[in-house]
Amino acid sequence: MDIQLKLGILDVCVLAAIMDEESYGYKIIKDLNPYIELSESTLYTILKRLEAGNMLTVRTAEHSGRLRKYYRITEAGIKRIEEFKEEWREVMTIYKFVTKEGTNE
Amino acid sequence: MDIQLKLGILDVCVLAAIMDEESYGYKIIKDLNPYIELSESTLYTILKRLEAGNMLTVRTAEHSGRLRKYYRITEAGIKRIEEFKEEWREVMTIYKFVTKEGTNE
DNA sequence: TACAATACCTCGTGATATGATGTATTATGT
DNA sequence: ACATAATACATCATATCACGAGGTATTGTA
Repeated sequence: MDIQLKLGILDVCVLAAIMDEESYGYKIIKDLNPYIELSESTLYTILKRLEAGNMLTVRTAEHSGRLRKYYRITEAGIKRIEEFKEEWREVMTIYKFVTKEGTNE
Repeated sequence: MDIQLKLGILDVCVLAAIMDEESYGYKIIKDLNPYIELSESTLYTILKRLEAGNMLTVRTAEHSGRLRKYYRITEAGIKRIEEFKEEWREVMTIYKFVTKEGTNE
């Protein structure tokens, strides 16, 4: 997908990926892969940002000899997703504007 | 609207605003205002970018003592809008992912 | 015993949106 | 007549963002 269109929705995608159960970086990438392609560098940047914004909490645990950082969504994170849904209405308005202008010609 | 969500769709919005007939900076802002809020500095940055990408052409003309720069969409610009529509399918897939994860809990 | 997969991280770069700021003219209200 | 708003353009600095390139370390697997 076009890089520009990705912008802004990635954060919410990551939050959605840990909505049902806590997850860790590597798994989040695999889970999101069918929907949206994002690199490790991008993900870890996002996770840091979301953590800084208290959208998720982190705990480190060992899993078969390797360390994993498990991320769990917070109330603020859930609220963020709800906000996203609200904002989506505006996005759809814009989409309709673009497509209407595009076909009436 | 959230700044992050704006990202990426502004270019296409501006193209859509000049789709039917050529327009100028100040008018584009007014026309887009009900749909999306964008400042002058943002718009002129976008117009420069679109011009550099051959998405539109410019002509300068005088209108009641003031200079105006009229922007007209090119074939490449129209193609860009079409591409946007294609990419929108992927965006909707992502949206469904986010909302599905968000409500099933 | 290589190599892939798992699992984490940082840094630099390019792209982007925007507020602040500037310049000039025309229209409008008092 | 004079101030103010509206019209119309522009640049610059800043903050944010996505991502490739690169790094470290362990566990499976061919």
